[in-house]
Amino acid sequence: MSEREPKPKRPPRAVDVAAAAEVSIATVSRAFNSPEKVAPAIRERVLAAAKAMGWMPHAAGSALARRRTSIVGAVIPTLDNEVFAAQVGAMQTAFAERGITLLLSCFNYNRDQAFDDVQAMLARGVEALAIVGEAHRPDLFPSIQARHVPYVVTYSHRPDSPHPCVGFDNRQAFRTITRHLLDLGHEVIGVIVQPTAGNDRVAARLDGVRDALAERGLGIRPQHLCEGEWSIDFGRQSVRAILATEPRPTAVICGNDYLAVGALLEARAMGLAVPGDLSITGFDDIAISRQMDPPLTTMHIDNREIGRRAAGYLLDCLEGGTPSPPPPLPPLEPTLIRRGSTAAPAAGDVASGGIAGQG
Amino acid sequence: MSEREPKPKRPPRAVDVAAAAEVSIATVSRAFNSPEKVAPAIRERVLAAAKAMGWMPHAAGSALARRRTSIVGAVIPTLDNEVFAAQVGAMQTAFAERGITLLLSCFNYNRDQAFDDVQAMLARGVEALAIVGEAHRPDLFPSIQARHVPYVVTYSHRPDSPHPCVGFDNRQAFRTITRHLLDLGHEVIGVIVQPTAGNDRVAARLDGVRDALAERGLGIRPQHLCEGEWSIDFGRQSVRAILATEPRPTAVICGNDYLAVGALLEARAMGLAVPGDLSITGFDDIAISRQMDPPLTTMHIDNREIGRRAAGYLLDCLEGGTPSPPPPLPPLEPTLIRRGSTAAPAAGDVASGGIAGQG
DNA sequence: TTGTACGCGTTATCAT
DNA sequence: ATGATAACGCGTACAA
Repeated sequence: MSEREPKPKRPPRAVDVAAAAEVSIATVSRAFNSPEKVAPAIRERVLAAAKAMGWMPHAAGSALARRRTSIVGAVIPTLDNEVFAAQVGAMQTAFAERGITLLLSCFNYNRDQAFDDVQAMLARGVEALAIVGEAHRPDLFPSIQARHVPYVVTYSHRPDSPHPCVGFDNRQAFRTITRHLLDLGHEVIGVIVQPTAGNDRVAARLDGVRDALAERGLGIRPQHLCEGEWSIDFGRQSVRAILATEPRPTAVICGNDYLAVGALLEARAMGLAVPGDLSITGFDDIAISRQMDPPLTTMHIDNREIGRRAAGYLLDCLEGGTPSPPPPLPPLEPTLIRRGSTAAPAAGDVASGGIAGQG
Repeated sequence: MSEREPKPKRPPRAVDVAAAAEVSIATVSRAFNSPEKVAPAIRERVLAAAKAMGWMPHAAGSALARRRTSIVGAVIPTLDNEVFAAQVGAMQTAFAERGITLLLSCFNYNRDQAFDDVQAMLARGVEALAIVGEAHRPDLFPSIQARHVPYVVTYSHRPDSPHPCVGFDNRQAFRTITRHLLDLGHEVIGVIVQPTAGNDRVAARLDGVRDALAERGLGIRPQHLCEGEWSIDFGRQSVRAILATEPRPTAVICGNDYLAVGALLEARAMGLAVPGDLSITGFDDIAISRQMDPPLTTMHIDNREIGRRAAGYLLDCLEGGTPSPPPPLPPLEPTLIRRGSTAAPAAGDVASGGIAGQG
């Protein structure tokens, strides 16, 4: 056996660097965390030694001593929706700039999963949490508050929410888009939405549609409402179902762009003209929407901005220290993007739909 | 001042639970980590006390004592591409089942970013790493190996790669899809790809196209090759540019489905028939591809399976212990999905393209 | 079965 | 400016 290191298996520790640089372990720590407090010559020596043996402070020990983990968590339904992927991407970027690591949970619209994931995150010592939506298990937010962990609810912004939230008013947004169709002259309108159960955003959207319809004395007929998974395929089958009913809608409002893309594709496949025979609206303004033929009328949501604001708010909480009460967050303003998929209904259709009122 | 707890700010620790349950701190730990080693009655008492004060083992302390962090890292280019989002989602699920937390890095096709992210992950004590692609900074993999951290390269599978990888042979896959077009009778073929710089997968794909063309004595003419960001818009502008050249291609091969979707939409917008006037192929089989009109011929990649396999491999490394050399990983087989966007070229077009050979 | 005591790797306080 | 040393919160030999 030669003299060379028998098993360098174990990663180097601060003491090893200290020995190599012939300084104390405290100096090693300082050289990394407050370089200005150590003499340049020594600092160089330490840094060189560290680089030579590939040492870097181990986060676990560091977190313990510092009492800061520099970890925050993001809790979203799924990465399969471009909307949440964009939010997470923006948050990650914002946090990375401050040396904070983002922990991700995809709960797949399952409340228990979301709860468990949050507990795991708390155990990991997350210093803050961003959570999509507020329709969660009743014990979720209390479990976070009990630990005094700051949090935000994203993608939603009820005026009277008990939680700090960064997002927009889903209900108001759907009032806007519904009025757009009403102003064009539509009176019989179909609606395709995601499951409302356990999804506060979708419920709010549906309420918004009802609000706007009620203003004109109209309502949603049961046969004109389809509720199911947000997928292009569900959009397709739903529009087919809705168009088979009487009175036949001249427009369809979709709960998001995936559904609307499906509705648009299927309507065209059925030989219908869009918007001539049927107007279609979406929500979110995902990448594909403006590429469709005709391009989709939808509400644009700046999801990267939501991510940035959520991160900014949480960073304020962390850096502002405990005393300062978090500043209030203004809602984002979704903007109606009028594109080719909506227009006035054909004359005959309007007449036949004149008695669309339902309640 | 009443007698109630002055400042319960600090989260409870194991000692607090121990005191409440009137046991030692060791028993608290055991009650959570090896329940069978503690008497049922005591166990209940401990668990109850813990639940009452909302205690759970703090990961940092636990990691330090155990010398295991139960964290692994995933390094991908971006979440904006459905392909990587699916991989990450699958990995996260697989790891979560084993109580392992997934740390995510999106390096945005920036090698330095990838390197820095990996260093940060190593500092966090990741026990394993999954990394998309192998075209990284030359010091990336050595820095991982130096720490004896097991890793896999995903989304790629060169037969002679020095790294364990889970993916498919990009070159072979593009040979297949190119031959598909050649067999249909196409001889003048345009190519639209992502940037090859710093992206081994794309370079391999381009090589695959060249391989298949060369088999028939053909090549890619410079004016028929567009390289740029993978986006629907770049697909659109590229197909327009390519179709303005002579000889005019009868088919276009795209480096991924986003580009192909753009090419398809633009070709139709230009009034061309697809596949009548132009055949188009994609790659990945993203969700929108089969929805297009005509649906896109593409190669199907099971990205969730890639994620699962990568996770499975890394779990084997972790649980198998140090001695066992990791088992070899077979490549996945992408499958050609023939849909409506490809067909034989029109007779006239074939004739005019007879001299497509270039070298 | 339960308790004692030490170690995990780093940071921070306090001398020097 | 630098060094010694006590936390930080938990797991686990080892002893009882």
